Amino acid sequence: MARVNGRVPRYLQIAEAFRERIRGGALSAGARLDNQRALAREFGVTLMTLRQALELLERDGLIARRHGLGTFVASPSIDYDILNLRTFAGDLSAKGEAVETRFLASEFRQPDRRVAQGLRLRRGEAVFVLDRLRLVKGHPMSYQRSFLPAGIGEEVAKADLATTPLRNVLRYKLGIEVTRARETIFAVTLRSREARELGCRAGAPAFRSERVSWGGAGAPIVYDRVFIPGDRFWISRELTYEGVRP
Amino acid sequence: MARVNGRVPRYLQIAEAFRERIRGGALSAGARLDNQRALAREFGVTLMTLRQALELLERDGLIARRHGLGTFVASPSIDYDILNLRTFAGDLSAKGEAVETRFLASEFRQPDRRVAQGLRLRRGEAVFVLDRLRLVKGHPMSYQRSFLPAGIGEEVAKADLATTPLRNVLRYKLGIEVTRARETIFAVTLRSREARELGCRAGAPAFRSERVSWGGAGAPIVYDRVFIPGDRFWISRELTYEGVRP
DNA sequence: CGGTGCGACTGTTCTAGAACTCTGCGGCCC
DNA sequence: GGGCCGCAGAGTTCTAGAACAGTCGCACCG
Repeated sequence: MARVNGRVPRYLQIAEAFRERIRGGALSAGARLDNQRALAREFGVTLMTLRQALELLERDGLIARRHGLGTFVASPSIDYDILNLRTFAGDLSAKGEAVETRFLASEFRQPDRRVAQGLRLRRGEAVFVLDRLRLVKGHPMSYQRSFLPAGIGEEVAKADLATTPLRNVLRYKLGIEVTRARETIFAVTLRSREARELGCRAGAPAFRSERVSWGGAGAPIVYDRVFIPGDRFWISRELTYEGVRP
Repeated sequence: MARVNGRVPRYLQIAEAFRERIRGGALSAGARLDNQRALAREFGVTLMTLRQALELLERDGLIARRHGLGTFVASPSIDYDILNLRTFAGDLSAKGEAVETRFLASEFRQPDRRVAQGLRLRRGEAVFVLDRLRLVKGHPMSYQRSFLPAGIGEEVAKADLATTPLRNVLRYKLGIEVTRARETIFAVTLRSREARELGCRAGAPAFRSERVSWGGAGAPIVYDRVFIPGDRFWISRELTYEGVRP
């Protein structure tokens, strides 16, 4: 939560305090919080500031505010809103959340049909497979398996993948900049391998995102396959119907 | 955008004004908005209120704010792609397939919390529930449950729902045109009721789409809850990384 | 010529209230 | 008994600033 430079805003501190209370059980699901004015007094802060904290918590799905009724602790499932699709399976950091990436494993292997086709590989060409877990505030958020063409993979394998983001390896070690991607999102149930890492039961519903990214030269760079449990994410978007008269 | 009862908050009006400017092209992708203080003056409102509007727009992915730099209209490649998806759970016919809609059942009932909130209903207000099955080439594609406010529902109930598409009932019998919608997509597993109708086993992975549609007058018209088995549909989209840097 | 500090500009956080709306409940009136 | 009304309590919207914090360019100094 700490900033690179300078103090932590009061409203973030307050939000964190509530997260602590909810995690620690001091506030259990369904409990009603004190009214906003009382909470503002308790934290020695204005109503506006307190509300800013509550807004954050609501957006994270930790609490629910009901006009005229009160503010309640939401059900325990942790939902992190992914809103504006942006990079669905990619940079959650855009939301301002600290995202930690845990390196799991890597190896060279034969790709499956889908990956081979996506990366435009010849038959028999191997790929470098990289398994990672992404965590937000310590909670596993997605299980990510990346496939790289062997040529690129060999260079990437030399880097310290436990500490360097793949994107930075590509950018600074290989000079490759991803400029375009195509992503397809499926609804699936988790198999035991992924479920175990994500802390779900096998068979739990999840999104599976498959993404091919291309570099400036037009060559496929990486194939990402990401699993995101259905209780942690959703896709939300705005639609307008103008000039689409049937 | 209008509330059932009472005025529309200023910050929502302002957000709508910006949506209009962006949709209409008055503000194109990458353009920098005036600084917040100037915009606040322009709308005759405080900085706080203006910021509330910007926050909304940012959450919807329409703009990006950068500390010390300014506020920019987000890149269209992403947002307009989202718009192009049109109705995820709606007109599959856009794919060029003949879609058949089978009427299952309808009744008046008390809505659950989510629906009540989406339609901005007061407590105790009933909704008209309409269950349908959509088939492509005779195969069930989605299970659709629509909720309409009682007032609209009473009119709709008089129509022959087995033969007339709901959209046409709204358009020609009630003169209601849907102009905007907000859709959220979850990953879930099917429960037996939906699974049976869709010809899946219970527990099969599926998308669940929840959508609120608003009419031209700004009032919520219909809440759709759609189940689409994961083996029959997917979301696919193109991403470009060109950033918002001016 | 190069760095470095400062200043202008921009978004961010926060104060201290006031007025408003929504919900539930209970009493009053028919 | 049933409906209406108003009140209390809770969340919501908004004002009018003040102070803080990134970002960038430019003038100044070495």
